Amino acid sequence: MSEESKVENPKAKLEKSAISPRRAEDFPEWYQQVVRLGELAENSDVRGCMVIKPWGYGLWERMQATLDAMFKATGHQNAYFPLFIPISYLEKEAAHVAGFAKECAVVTHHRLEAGPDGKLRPAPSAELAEPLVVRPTSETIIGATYAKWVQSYRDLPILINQWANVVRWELRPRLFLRTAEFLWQEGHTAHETKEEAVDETEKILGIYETFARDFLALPVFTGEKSESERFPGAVQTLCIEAMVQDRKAIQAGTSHFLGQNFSKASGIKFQSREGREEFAWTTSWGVSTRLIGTVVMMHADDDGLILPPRVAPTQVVILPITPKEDTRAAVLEAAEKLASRLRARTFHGQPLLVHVDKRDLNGGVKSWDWIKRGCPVRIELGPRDLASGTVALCRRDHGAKAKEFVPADQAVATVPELLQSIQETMYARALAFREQHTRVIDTKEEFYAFFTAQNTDKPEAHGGFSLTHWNGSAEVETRIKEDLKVTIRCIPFGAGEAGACPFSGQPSAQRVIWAKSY
RNA sequence: CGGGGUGUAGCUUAGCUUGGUAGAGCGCCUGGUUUGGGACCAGGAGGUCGCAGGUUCGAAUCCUGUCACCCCGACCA
Repeated sequence: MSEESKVENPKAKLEKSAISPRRAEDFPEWYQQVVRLGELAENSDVRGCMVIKPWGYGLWERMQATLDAMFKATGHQNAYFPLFIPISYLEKEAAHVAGFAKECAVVTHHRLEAGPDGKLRPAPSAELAEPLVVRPTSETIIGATYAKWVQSYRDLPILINQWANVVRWELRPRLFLRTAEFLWQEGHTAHETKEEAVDETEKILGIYETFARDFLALPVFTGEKSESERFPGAVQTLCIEAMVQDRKAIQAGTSHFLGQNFSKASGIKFQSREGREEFAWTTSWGVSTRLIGTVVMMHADDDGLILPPRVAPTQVVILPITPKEDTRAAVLEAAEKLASRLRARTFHGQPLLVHVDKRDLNGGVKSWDWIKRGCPVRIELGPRDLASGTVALCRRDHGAKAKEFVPADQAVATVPELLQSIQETMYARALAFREQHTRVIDTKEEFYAFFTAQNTDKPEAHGGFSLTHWNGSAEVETRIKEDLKVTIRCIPFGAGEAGACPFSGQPSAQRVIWAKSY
């Protein structure tokens, strides 16, 4: 090989990674490969709709269980509302229709029949008098229901959540980040007073922030959306916003104060303590399977997923090494015994989730499989360990080949601490990354330079979050969006230091967070 | 909806310009040797070349139509 070709191919010197391309080479393609090879999900035959595989669904179930407990601890109950919404319901709130009309799936018939060409078609005689929309969100159908439930201030508050699927006919689908159908939870509450509803909106945002930080190891900014980014029909949209590894922002959860917009549209009114007829104050809030995409883009590396221990479907996988037939039974038995001992231990008050992988596969293949799936801790147990009373411990947040031999008793004793350490390391890494790529910027020139790639043909990773003053006008937002594809991700709470907007020269109440976003 | 592109085995694809009845890699199955870091050897299964029509003795290949998907734009709580 010539010197020249060595220089041309610097990758040859790097150790092989499980995911190709690497993050630095092609981030979007890397993301797709991580999701696929990590067994989270795959594209289905239905355009824009994904199949969530057991490992991915297991992750979602763990997230659900945690959030569900948090909602219930704050007085909410689950219920379930229809998948279909009469078109006339959507029309009741003008801004809401405008926001969702372009991405609705519509049901127009209720029967199929064979057409002239022998193929099934909707029966012309079975056309619905009023078309039904597959819910893109449920404010209107739930509002119509609440209108029936509420007559007196004594009927309030209503604090309900539903776990459901929704459909938004996206033109550019991407696994977990933007799919035509996705799973989520949507909370819908109705209150007697504005203050109560605002408190609720903020309380839920607090839950989302806590969940993101403590369970998903995601540092998030919290704040309010500008008017142009607001939920259609909301008075105020609060959000948690994360920065993932390509330095773009992703909205990870939203909580909306809807004022009386939807209660007026749906007729949620009640007789007050003073005997007056009043409209309820409502909120809605949600997080979706997009959180899974966020976790992937935040934490995964060039060897695949790294799942936060607190939501991993399996926290510890035991890999029996069985090179010889005569020791095989003994190794498997020891592995099961070790699993039982570990399952008797707890992590944050819950039994450890331990799996013994007995599949008849080559040891290396099996190891890499769990690396790509992001299982936090791998324990190898082989014949040599039986003799020495040890096991080999590997933690996913360290290098793929890093391995530590420790006494089995010690492993059983320390795995919970190890999981906690991984959880904390993941958060610290994510936070350091965000801080490294968040800048306070006060001039237009620096702002434009920050968000412009040096190489326009193949843009390098650039930009991040910019904390920059803003005069509050939509015109400035529009111009910057057109120039740079950069938008205001949120107006952070409490940061009230006044200054000057570098784009207009006008006064600004505070800095806001700007970034490119998903 | 505008511009461009692609449809061949489960996946990635060669072959198409110049028509002669389909080849590879990965994956899968079987047997053997292996197994403490993505194994190797041998054998095997799997494709009416998106669909419909046309030209032709003969079409994956040429022509027409159609459907689907992908990319860029527009759109996107």
